[in-house]
Order: sequence, then structure tokens, then C-alpha cells
Amino acid sequence: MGGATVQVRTATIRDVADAAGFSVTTVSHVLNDVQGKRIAENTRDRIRRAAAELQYRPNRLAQGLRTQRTHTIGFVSDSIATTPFAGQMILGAQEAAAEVGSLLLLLSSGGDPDLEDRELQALVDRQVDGVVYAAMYHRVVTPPAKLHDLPAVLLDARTAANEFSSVVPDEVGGARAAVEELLSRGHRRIGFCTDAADIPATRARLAGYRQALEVYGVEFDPDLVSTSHGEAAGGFQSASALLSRPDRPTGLFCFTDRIAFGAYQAAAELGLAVPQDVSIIGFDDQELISANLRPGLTTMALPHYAMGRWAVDTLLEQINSGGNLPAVQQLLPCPLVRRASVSSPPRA
Amino acid sequence: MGGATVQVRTATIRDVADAAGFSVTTVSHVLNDVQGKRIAENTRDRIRRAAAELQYRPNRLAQGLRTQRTHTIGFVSDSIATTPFAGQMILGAQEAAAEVGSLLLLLSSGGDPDLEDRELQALVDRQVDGVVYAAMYHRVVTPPAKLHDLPAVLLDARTAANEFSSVVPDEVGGARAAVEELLSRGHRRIGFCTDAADIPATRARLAGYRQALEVYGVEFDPDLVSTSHGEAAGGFQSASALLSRPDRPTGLFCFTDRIAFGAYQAAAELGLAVPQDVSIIGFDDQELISANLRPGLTTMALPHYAMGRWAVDTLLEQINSGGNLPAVQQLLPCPLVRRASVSSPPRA
DNA sequence: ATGAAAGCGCTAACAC
DNA sequence: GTGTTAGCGCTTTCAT
Repeated sequence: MGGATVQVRTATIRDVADAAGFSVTTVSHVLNDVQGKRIAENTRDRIRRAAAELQYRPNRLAQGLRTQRTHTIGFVSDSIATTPFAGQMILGAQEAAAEVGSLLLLLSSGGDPDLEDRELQALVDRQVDGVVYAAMYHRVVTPPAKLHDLPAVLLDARTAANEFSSVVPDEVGGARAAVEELLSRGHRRIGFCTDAADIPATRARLAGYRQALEVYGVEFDPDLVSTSHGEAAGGFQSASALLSRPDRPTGLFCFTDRIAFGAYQAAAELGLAVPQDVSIIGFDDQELISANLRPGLTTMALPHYAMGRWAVDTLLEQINSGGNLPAVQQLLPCPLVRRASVSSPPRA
Repeated sequence: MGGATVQVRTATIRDVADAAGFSVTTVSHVLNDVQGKRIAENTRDRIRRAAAELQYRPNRLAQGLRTQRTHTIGFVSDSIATTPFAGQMILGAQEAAAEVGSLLLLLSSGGDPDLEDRELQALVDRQVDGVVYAAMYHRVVTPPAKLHDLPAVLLDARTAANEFSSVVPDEVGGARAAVEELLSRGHRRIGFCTDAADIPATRARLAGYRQALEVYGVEFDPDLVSTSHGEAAGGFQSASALLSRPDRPTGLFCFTDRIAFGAYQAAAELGLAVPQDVSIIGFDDQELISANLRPGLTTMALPHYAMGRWAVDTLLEQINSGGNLPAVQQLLPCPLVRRASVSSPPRA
């Protein structure tokens, strides 16, 4: 059979009190290390011993009911199944929570506002100490109104008015670093294979691309940015177009690793070797792609784990401060992950 | 600022009772639809009205303390960040839980037995109704002893002795279906690029491979199975070796999509087109790879979502039955996902 | 047909 | 130094 037939009655604070021969008050004081109580060392010992003996564990429900603190944090996201990123955010959040003895109550709404509302209510019903509201890709969101009624921080998302503390990747900085990686190797004609979606990442990464060019005194050439729709197929098209030009770029900055995946395919089709004939740099560090491509893809990692931690840490501060801290908007850096897809440009 | 400054005091059952002019007992009876109580329709109405008016929501903590049922399920896994599969299992579990008003308390142990123990204890402290113990790839596990003390089911894992109910993919059936997909198109020399790890999946998929051959009366040729270590690089090696043979196979069954990824690279290197010169079929349906490869990879999907649901449904049954159901070991089918990497073999 | 009261396990104000 | 007691918000037995 699976699991217990007999739910072993676990020891309560009463049991400990009885066993130790003191009142529950004293037990509570001792076990919680309440300051300013003078309790005999000997008493402390006996109580601690009894507690250990009985394998006493405080009932968190009862505790929460009494203290209005459940040490439970709600984590709601628009989607969780579709990207491997989710796991890293959750892990970061969970580990930060664990450090203060808190646990994560996980919920995914699939983007349905009604469901989102009900889920948030379910969290409130369980008296969560606060909520992390996460998006699976950097977005501007409008969370349910209820979110204003309790401590909350936004993860990989922000609202138009920035009423909440939030953390998102430094897309501009990441893109600039990516393009500078190419520039510093000597590339001067650098294509940008981007996505058609109008989201923070497309705008910011384009801005970063332009900034990097400017730093190196390279003029921006709009013909070198090619837009397509998402996935590898789009990247294949964009890159094919760019690499078929007579004055083809020697380096390609791809909006995502998926697009870079397509760019590899385009290069192969055209008989161009990576990185000898064309250097390619991606964005996202989707290891399933970046580490398995041949040669390995140099790319910018998204700081999902760090963002998850930041969100919870910040939420905790907010909770502990009684909730009147100013909202802060945090940018976290995107680290460069060097593999083997970038080299010097071919000698002309 | 983020979140509430003022924690709005929410209405309690007392408030509803007062507002409606009845006792809390009656309110509880009405709101919980307790059977066998004769309460005037009119009374019911007034109470329901008052509850709605005050936006009353029962405090789940108090409820749980009293009823010993928290409508909370623990979900502990050995890892969550490293695979995109985690999300699907969690989603399946979460949705099944939501259907009965339960929520998931998520925890990932990183495989550390000590941590695992503490995490499980944290769940017990919070009085979870039961626990789903998940592995991120099909494994034989030895969960902490504590797991025996409460309702639990294993997800994508089982123990050596099968003491718990568990659900894992039907690896044998999946592998057989994959190889039959090749056989049915006319392939007779089919290579198997597998992994060196000694885990349930390697053994089972090899068995499925052999079963399929047998069904079609094709003799098993050990030279056609090539073992390597994991990732794409291993697949590249295996496939290169197999495809360089004078009597090279016309079809390749790859242990994972990552290995298939490497096989694509090997085929390209050898100037072999997929699927015209060699058909390739994978396993796992890692969409980041399978959907982005060119041509799209035909592969066997792993039933993560369904397994997640099954685990929670089964756990719920166990909880509701008071916990003396026999343990059941469930196999869930791996659906074939057809894309474009399989065709008839080339005419010799 | 409705209500009083006990109690789930804990903390904390207060008393001694 | 230690103990009594009220109460967090709810369900449920037992009265009436």
C-alpha cells in the first residue's frame, strides 16, 4: 500500500509540557527563544530534552492561525509548462524562501484572468504572507486588482505604472554585451535577426545592438536587421536573407537561441561554416539548444535563478517592514556564456 | 509601493452570523451544505446574502486546524530547474489538485537526502494531506523513511519494492512504436543510438527496439546498437559510426531527442539528407529541439502532464479512502509525434 | 429549526 | 521564574 494506514498522532506542545513538567507557556517561550524571559537553564534543558524525546514539531497551521504568519509564499505565473525558464525562477524563489523557513505555494494561470483571480483568492484564503507574480517572459502585465491588497512583487514582469517592486533582465545591457563580443573580435558588419513581436525584449535588444555599434563607431544599417516570427524557421529565413547578400555580414546577433538555431541551419545550407565564415551569438542560453548545437552557441544567459531569488528576498523585506517600502524596479545582468560560435571575421 | 499598507481585516464567520442574525453554527451548516440539517430556506438565503455581502471567505488555516484537512499537497522533486519536463508534471499535478480545491506546495531537493528529509518534515509541519514524490527522469528511488508515514505517490519513479503507488512512462511500448514507425515504412536496417547510463529507460527502450524487430521478423544485430554518453555529442559519435558503415542503416532510432540532434549533425557531415537518405526518430519530444530541427523530428512524447495528473488523482483517492488502498504501478503510454524526419528508405 | 460550547494547537498578555 | 487564560477562525456534538 502507499502511505500510512495509521496517521501517527504527533506530539503537541501540551505533551511536551506534561512530559517536562512545565506549562505550555514556558515550553513555548523556551522553544521559540523568546527574549526577555528569565528561565532557568535547567528548565530549558528539560524542556528541550522532552521536545526532542517526543520529536515535537510545532503545528504550523495553529501557529499561523495565532500569529498571522504562515511562512508560505504564493507563486503565481502565467505559464509554467512551456519553458524551461520557469524551473530556474521557481528554484531561485524556493531557495530564497527556504532560507527563512518559508515554502512556495505554486499556481499557474495559463493567462486566464478569471482563473488568476480565483487562484489569488485561494492563496489569500490560505493566508499566504505574500505573493510573487511571475511571467514566463519579460512582459508588461496588469495583474488582478486583488494583488494590491497584499505584499507582492513582480518577477520577469512589471506594470505600466510600476506600482509594484519588480525584477527583469537587463536586456539592453545584455544585447550590448553580445554585440560588443562580436565587435571586439573585429566584426564590423553585424546582422541582427530579431523577432516581430512588440515586447520589451525586442525593443531593448535592438537598443542594445545600436548602442554597441555606436560605442565602436559603426554606423547603424537598417538593412542589416531582419525581422521574422519567433522560432527557428524565422531565424532560418532572416539569416538566409542576410547571409545571401553580396556584402554579407560576418557576424549575426540573434534575438533568441531558437533564432540562432535557424541561423545555423541557414549557414549550413549556404555552405558557410560557423564560426569560420560567420560568427553567431544568441540570447537566452537555452541549453538544450545552445549546448547541443555544433559548434556550441555563444549566448547571453537570462538571470532567471537570480531574479527568482531577488523577488522573494524583496517580498520578504516588504512583509517584514509592514508593507510601506517604496516600490523598486530592479534590472539584473545577463551573463555572457562563451562557447564556440564566435571568432574573428574571415579575412576579406 | 508594492502591496498593501493596510491589511484589510477580512470578514469571519462571526461577522456573517452577526450580520445575518444567526449563530455561527447555522452559518457553518449553510455555507458548507451540511447534510441532514433542516434549515429554513429563508434562513439559508439570509445567510448566503450576508456572506456574499461581506465577501466572506473561510479561513483555510482555521478550517484545516479543525478538520485535519488542509487541501494542500506537497510536491517534492529531485530537481526542477534542469528540465522542461518538470513544468508539465507540475502543471498536470496542479490542475488535478485544483479540481478539488487543493493547492501544491512545491519543493525541490536537488537530490540531497538530508535536505529531502527536512523538506518532507516542513510539509508535514504544514499538515499537507499527502505528498507527490517526483523524479525528473524515470528512476528507481529510495525515498526518505518519513514518506511512509503519510499518503504518498511516486511520479516518474518507483521503488525497488513497489511499496508506493507509482506512475512511469511505458518505455517499452514507446520504443516499440517508434521502431515500428520505421519498420512500417519499409526500413529493415535500423540503428539504435543509445545511452550508456544503466537506467530503466535504456533497458526498456532496448527491449522495445528488439520487440519491434521481432514482430517484423528482422533479426537483431548487435552491431547496429551504438552506445555513447548522453547529449548531442554522443549522438553525433554513435550516428557517425553507424552511418559510416558500408551497410549503413537506413533508419536510426535515437534514445533521446538530444541524441537525435547529434544524429542530424552526423548525417549532415556525411552529406546524408534526412529523411531521404536516412530516417531518424527520437524520444522525449523536447520541443525546443524536435520542433526546431530541420526537418522537424518525429519522436515519442513522454506523458509528463498525464503522469502529473495521475499522481495527484491517485493520491487523492488514497487520502479519501483513509489510506488502505493497495499500491498500484501505472504505466502511461508515450504518444508518437509525427513530424518530418521519417520516410521510406532510399531505393538501394 | 437553531444555538451553546468545546476544542483543533498554538502564542502572548498578564498574573503571581 | 513560571503558570493561567484568552483567543486566532473554524467545525461539530449535543441541547433545546
